[in-house]
Amino acid sequence: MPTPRRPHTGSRRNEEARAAILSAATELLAEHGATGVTIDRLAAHAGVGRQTIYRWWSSKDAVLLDALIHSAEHAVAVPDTGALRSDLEQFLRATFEAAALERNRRALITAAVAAQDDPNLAEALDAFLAQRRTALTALIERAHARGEIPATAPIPLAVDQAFGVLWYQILFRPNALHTTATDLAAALTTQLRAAP
Amino acid sequence: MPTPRRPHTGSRRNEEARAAILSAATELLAEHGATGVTIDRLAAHAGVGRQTIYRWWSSKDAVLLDALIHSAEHAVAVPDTGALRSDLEQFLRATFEAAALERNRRALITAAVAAQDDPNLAEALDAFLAQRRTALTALIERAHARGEIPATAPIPLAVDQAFGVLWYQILFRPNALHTTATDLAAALTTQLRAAP
Amino acid sequence: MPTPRRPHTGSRRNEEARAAILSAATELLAEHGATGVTIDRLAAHAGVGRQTIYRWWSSKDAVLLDALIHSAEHAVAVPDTGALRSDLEQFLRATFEAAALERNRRALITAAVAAQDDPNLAEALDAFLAQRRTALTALIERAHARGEIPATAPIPLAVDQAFGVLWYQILFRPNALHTTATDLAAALTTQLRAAP
Amino acid sequence: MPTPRRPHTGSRRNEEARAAILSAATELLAEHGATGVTIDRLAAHAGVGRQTIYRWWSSKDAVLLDALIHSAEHAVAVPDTGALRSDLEQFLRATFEAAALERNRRALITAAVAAQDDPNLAEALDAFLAQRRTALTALIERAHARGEIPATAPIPLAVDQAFGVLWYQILFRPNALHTTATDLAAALTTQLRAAP
DNA sequence: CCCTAAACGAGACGGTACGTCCGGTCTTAAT
DNA sequence: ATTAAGACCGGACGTACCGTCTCGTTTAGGG
Repeated sequence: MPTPRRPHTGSRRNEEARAAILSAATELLAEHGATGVTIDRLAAHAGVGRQTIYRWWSSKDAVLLDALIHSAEHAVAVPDTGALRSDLEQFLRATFEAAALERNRRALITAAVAAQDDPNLAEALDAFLAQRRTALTALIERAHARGEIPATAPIPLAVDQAFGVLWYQILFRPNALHTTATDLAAALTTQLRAAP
Repeated sequence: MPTPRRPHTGSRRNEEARAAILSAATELLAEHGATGVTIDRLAAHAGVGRQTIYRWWSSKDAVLLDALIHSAEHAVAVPDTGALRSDLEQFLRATFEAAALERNRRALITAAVAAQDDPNLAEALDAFLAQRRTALTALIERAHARGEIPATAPIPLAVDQAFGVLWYQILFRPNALHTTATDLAAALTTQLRAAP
Repeated sequence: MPTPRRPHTGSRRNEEARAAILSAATELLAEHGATGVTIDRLAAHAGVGRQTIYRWWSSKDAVLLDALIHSAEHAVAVPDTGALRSDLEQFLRATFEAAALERNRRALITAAVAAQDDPNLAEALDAFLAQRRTALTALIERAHARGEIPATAPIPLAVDQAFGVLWYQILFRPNALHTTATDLAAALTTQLRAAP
Repeated sequence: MPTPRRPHTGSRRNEEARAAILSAATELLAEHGATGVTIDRLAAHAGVGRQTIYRWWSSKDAVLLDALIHSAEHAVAVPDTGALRSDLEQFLRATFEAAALERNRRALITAAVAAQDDPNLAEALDAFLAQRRTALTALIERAHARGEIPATAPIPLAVDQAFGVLWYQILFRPNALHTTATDLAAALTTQLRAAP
């Protein structure tokens, strides 16, 4: 569904074009997968000249990463139920559900791969991941503040385990994404509480 | 270091060429990253005609996956120290150390991505991953048999956690691969023992 | 040498900008050749906005043709020595010398090519060429009026020969432009006098 | 009329592809003019990959020049009637008629322009022009050998005049190409015979 | 001992996508 | 109303790879 023409805004960046590009990126990614998104298709679908993409992003992958980050911005809220296990469960369910959406899953993989070769993208992706890590860390630290888990509990490692299972399943077991969150919340709660 | 010429073996497959291709794949992957491995470079580096690659593999990614699997063949032995924690620690240390090698890390990532789009590769990679999962599962189940952990311990999930952390760090924190195994072994031991 | 900034003249056309554009066109043409003149460079070199060029000319080629015509305005005077051969020699020497200047040569070629595809430019260039033809024709006709050449002398064809040699050498033998005029004057004089 | 598929000839150059490209170049030039020939169209029209063009020619202009030269190879024969004037007339008529064909005219102009910026093309075009000049020079020198014209006759200049008129009319008076040759032959004959 | 069939190195081929460059249009904010 | 600035759409360019095809050569192994 190629976007219709829009007026452009003179010597200032055209925000409509920007939005059209990002949303075209998301749509094409969902529709054709990472391989199927080409700059030409992206430009045509957004109703935009190719140069307009390169003027603001350094590569196709940069657009896709940007699209991912913007789409995930309003994604997962940090719950506060007063108990670690239910907090964890809500957070992880929302996270795993979001990742289970095919377009998100593809965008995440694409971004992860792109970041391997491009330091700028690596930095941007790192910021994105750090934000998610920070959220989960804060959630667990509240449990610590409540005295629910001992001071020795290895919180950063638990965070790695949570996101590790997430990415492992994103990559290799997408169908499991719908069912893992609850068990994982339980297991991590057990682990943190039982820290020596 | 382009491979020197070799005689070919008439109407039978030339095993030297096969080996040269696989080792060229590994070298190029370590040297230039996934993006930098092209069929042309691969063929030139192995001192091989391009068609010789396509005669035996279906695509570039298939070669890389094959190279990965062969390089991992002599991989991690399953230890048996009589205690879950030390078994886990040895297994994970060996695993994480192997993944920390740049050439392995890149090969793993490349294979994981390639498997997203190609069912044949997905199957081959799955077999590879399943082998590792089976090894770790067996290790943990011995602890169960010894009565070291309760029957309710979620073994498959613990396996996911272990390999999840591994892949998460492969993708996003390669420098952490050297330091995580011990802590992870401890955390998982705690978790499994404390299962309700 | 980018033109320094100048104040603009409000709602009246800025003649300084016009002059800056034409002279930038000439300079860039001399410096980089026809291919090297782009609207961007032209505007930057003249210290002018791009639209200012398009407001007053229909295309890049129109600017270049305009520049050519203006630079040729003070061109070759028609001599009157009383003898065909010396008149011809003076006229042709001045003409060939002017064409031998690299900036003029390139401007002429550029204009000739541009006129192939654009009727408006063709018309403008035709007017320019016709002026030169008229001058030379008048020069020869004076010789006819003096009885120096017979009535049967093919004057228009001689004019074609003179400008033909000029353009042939502009295109293919620029180094010859400095040496041909005298001999050509002699040859044409011979030819015209000997007409049956 | 895109050329149908053809087998290609392995690791040796495919002559059919070469011929298809050259003939597509000629056709497109005649049909769309120099501006309308793009590498994409050329490749599509010849049923050829784009790289196949770049493998053998350095640029679009090089293809067009090559096409021109090949099409002109069998063009104008050198007549030998035993008299300068009729020899000249036949040669020039054939030459001017060939140039009057729109596709040849456009090819010649395109080649002339391309040669301005590319030394390799300039060399190739020079060789082409030199061949034509040599033919005409030989024709005139036969008249000298027969004693038909004096030793002082400026033969190279006469050759310049002939081709000068040709190119002048190619550029600016294409309609005159059909009518000039006879008069030009007469004028040059007069001029050469009357040399002092 | 020769003859055939397969595998080999080489590299041209048809294609697809890339990222750059430029032409000509449009809008803004300043003069 | 004109200017400098510069973003915009469109589209050609030349490069890099992919996977296929063909060539001429080499070798093993069956007749």
